[in-house]
Amino acid sequence: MNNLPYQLLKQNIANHIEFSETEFEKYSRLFHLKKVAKKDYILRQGAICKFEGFVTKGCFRVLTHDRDGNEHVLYFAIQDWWITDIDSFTNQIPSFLSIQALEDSEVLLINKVDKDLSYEQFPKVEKLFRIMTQKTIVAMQRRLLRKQSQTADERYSYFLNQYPEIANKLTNRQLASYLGISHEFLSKIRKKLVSKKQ
Amino acid sequence: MNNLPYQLLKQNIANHIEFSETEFEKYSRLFHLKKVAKKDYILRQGAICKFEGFVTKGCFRVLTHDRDGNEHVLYFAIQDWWITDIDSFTNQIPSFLSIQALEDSEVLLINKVDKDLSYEQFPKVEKLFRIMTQKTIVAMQRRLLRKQSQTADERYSYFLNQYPEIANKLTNRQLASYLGISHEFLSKIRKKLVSKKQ
DNA sequence: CAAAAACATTGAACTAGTTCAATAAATAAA
DNA sequence: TTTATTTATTGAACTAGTTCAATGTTTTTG
Repeated sequence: MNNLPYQLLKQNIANHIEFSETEFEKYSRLFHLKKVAKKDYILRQGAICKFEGFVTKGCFRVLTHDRDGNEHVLYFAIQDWWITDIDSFTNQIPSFLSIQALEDSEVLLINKVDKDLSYEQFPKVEKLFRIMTQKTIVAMQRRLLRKQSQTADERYSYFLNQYPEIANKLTNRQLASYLGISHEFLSKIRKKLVSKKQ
Repeated sequence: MNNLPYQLLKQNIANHIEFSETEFEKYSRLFHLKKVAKKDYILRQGAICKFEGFVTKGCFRVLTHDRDGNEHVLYFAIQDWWITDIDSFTNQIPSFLSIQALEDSEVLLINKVDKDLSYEQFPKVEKLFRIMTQKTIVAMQRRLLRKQSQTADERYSYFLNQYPEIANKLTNRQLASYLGISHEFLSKIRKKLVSKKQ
């Protein structure tokens, strides 16, 4: 397990807790690498989410379809991000979210049985995910408040600054869907910003 | 510790994990009841958050001020809700959020030292807060997607249905600030909905 | 209880963002 | 390499939501 994907996972965990070599060795054996082709869905809304995933390559979008059939992107996940439908995975109920690869990608997956096992066998993993979910809440709180208080072009500029590596993998339509605006309007924002800079 | 506030805390915890009588007895001793007068702030943006709180009576709003000085409500908390600035409390850094009582209220508080102690002494508490933060994420993801996909009057109706006990404690201005719209527009939405129903 | 302060309502003028349709450009597929 | 498909851009007409100002109502405070 000394290859790149597992090294990335090890590094990601090390950002939150201290894990001995042996502990990580055992823990990481619960994850299996999966290659996902561009455009493939690894989760479809309504299905039961069978995995929690750690992205090691490529890019995914996590989205939902509303009653009118419109897509809304919740977030994008590149290397070093986690993907799952928490509610569906934890409670094994139909998912609210879909997850699709935007390019050829790779992800380390853990299934429900092994996930539950990991909490029993490694008390530190409980802390790890408590800390990670806390950080996620903080990020989402701020994003929600930005949605309340900022205009579309402020949110667009913020995204470009904050996530340049993600931004350059996306089409305008995908980004517009994340920002919560129409792709036509995003096009107009881009035009305005370009003309301002020159 | 057999009085109402602690009973509420016990019940709240029981919704997530199983705690023996003795364990709860010891754990709950880390919390202290505080009465908060209407309009008082128990946390001000920029200060370091000294507590995590469990509301046992009354109502709080958790909000932030943007650069223009406008207030934006992140959420309201009545009996059975938790309040803190997670980032500020966990990392003891200046807070992004303010927390204010909207009426005379009561809250059970735990400080940082005791909170850290609780994770060491009670492994189950780690699980408790991992589960609670996961549920919070699910709720916030859905709220964010509603903000992307629904109009103001859909979000208003949703809130009234979902949180009637909270709604009837709020002024229009407070609710408008949570919905992310002007209070004048909320007033117009209410007018429209009333006329539709009759 | 009176005065002050905060709140709700309404209309008019405005602006941010949508929708639709047309055209050009880029990507993917055969 | 040609064709089909998706994507980006732009303009025009529209709509959801804002801002400002005026008026009346409720709540708070001295």
